[in-house]
Amino acid sequence: MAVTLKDVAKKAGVSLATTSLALNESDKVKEETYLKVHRVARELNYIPNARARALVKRKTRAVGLVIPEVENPFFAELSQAIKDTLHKKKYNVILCSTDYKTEEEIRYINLFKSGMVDGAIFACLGEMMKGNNELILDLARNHVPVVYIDRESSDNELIPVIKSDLKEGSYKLTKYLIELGHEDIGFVGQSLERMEGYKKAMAEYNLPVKDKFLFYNYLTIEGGIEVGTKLLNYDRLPTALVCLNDEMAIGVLQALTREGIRVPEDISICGIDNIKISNFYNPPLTTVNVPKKEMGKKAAELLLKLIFEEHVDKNEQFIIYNTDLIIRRSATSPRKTNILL
Amino acid sequence: MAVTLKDVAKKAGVSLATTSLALNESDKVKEETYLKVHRVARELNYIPNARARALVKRKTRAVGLVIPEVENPFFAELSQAIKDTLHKKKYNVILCSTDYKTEEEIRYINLFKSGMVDGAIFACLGEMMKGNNELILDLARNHVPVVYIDRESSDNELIPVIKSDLKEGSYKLTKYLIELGHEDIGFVGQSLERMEGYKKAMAEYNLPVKDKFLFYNYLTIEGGIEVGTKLLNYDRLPTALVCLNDEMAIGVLQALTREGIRVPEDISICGIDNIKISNFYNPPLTTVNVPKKEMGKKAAELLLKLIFEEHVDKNEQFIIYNTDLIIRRSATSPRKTNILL
DNA sequence: GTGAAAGCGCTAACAT
DNA sequence: ATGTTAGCGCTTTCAC
Repeated sequence: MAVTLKDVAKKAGVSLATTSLALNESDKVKEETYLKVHRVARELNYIPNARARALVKRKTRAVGLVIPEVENPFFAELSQAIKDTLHKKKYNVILCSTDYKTEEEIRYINLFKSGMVDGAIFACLGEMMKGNNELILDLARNHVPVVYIDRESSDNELIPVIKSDLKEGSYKLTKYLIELGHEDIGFVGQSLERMEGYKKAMAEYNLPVKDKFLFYNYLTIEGGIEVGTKLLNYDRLPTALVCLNDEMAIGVLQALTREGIRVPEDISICGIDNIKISNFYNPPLTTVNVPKKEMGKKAAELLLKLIFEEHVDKNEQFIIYNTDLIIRRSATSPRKTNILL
Repeated sequence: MAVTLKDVAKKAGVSLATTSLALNESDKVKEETYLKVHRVARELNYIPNARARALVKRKTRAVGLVIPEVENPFFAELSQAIKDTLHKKKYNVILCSTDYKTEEEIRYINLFKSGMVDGAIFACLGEMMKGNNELILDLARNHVPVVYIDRESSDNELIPVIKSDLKEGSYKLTKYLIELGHEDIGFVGQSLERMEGYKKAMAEYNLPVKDKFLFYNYLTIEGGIEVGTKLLNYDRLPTALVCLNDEMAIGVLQALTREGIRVPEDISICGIDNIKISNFYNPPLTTVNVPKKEMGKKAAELLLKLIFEEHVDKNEQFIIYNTDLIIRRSATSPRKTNILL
């Protein structure tokens, strides 16, 4: 059905090879031939077969993007930036969301090993996927280049890492709350790095980290709601909460608000990530900005470099992006007394 | 570098063909050979080359998904459902976001014509991409199967359509507002279909559609903010607003709220789509549910059917999904008097 | 400059 | 049951 190189060659009255050369802008075809081939190709509506080309060139012009889920706004924004950058170099992205399942990630790793893509970006959340790192190392060593986003690599030469400084981010955020006068500050969510920043700030001001104000729920709005619901059974709330991400913050806030607790008047609630909606929420969320666009762009650029030049500069093997405190309205100075339920 | 079929064949001491058959679970290989080949393949860590296989099978096991943008939660959710369904059949999705640009869509159409995918789903918003419909018809006729979501097809046999009944949805929503007592109801956003439903309800109750309460801004939160900002200059606000989608509703709501106007006490604001955040917003948004998961699943199933069986049943060539009014808290009975600014 | 031919890695007739 | 062979549609030496 589809028209092939052969058809063009025949109609143009030249050989397959010449046709291919002409169409690939080689300089060693006579102008006349070049023009004829191109004219015929246009007439015939010739479109080169990507599958055949992929086989011989050993390149598919696609890269795999592994993220937990697209529905998570953080990763949606990251994906967009990666896609934009890749697209400029005529690369396409195969969307690989794991739904937080390691087996899914393994499946994608094998897909990549099959030569379905020319490279892969693994963007992660926390340490959940650690178990696959060896497999990915093998992928990077023997098959296609890989770049990590917010994930740890044991070999940065093989797998460059793009990170955001979330420890510093949650540290700044917690410090901000403390300086606002808060002492009973809780932490919501499961993330070593973000919790470290929180603990660092607490320690710095000799404030106790209370186990009952530490929550390890799932990182979604629903997870946040669960935390809020638990909190509702306490007889004393913390005066402020640092949440792993903005979605958890929204969840906690919702659960509490529904019962008449006011934010920030009764309790301050902060997120991390600065997803778009956090700026348009009621109240607008105080949070920590992570430069998603820049990180996605850089990750894509590094991967492209790896694909075409097979290496990246030493100083690009590990890039850490600053995170900034975004002060909005969901946190304020604490009430004189903790709220009693 | 990578181990090929040939390597496995050599080491197993059988021919290429037999190796291929064994690995492809053919029943015409002796058990013994089957086992040997599989053992060797495992030992060698053999992974079939997807590019070579794609060339000979004329199938890439990938489908293209064309959407405006992943950052739009509606499409993120749709994408997730499509990906889930496709993934079960070992199909991968190539994410193609157009950023609302027709040229981008054309680029993807050509990509698909090159045989990069086995089929494509085009999910749209409104009528913006109409101009490419002929090109897509050609794609479907001469290259790979296509399924539309919320887009019009001139030939439903060639291109099946999955739709949500948005006219009915906005009709129900507007009617609900009218029955709550509203008369000055505005419409926000550019969508023929959704506006039709609104107008139908207004006409049914002999209520005038006032031009000054019709807004044609861009369908994002920012677009909504612009509308809200315009509204702030009016000396009389409408008592209720039907917005094209939840994001616009959030935008309008934000712009108004910032100036002290209360929702729903001073003005009722409703969205359409029922994206996740609308249920967790303050106030929770009254909106119209669109069954995104079901639609995505069905679109993927139809495409798969088209890919493997080359046709779908007549009654599946056009499927329209019901939309339901979701009553939450952003709309209530109007004040006695319009609010004066 | 152009063409013939080999080959990318695999599958699928067709023989044996 | 297994091997031989001919492609899939393209790129790329290497002769001419």
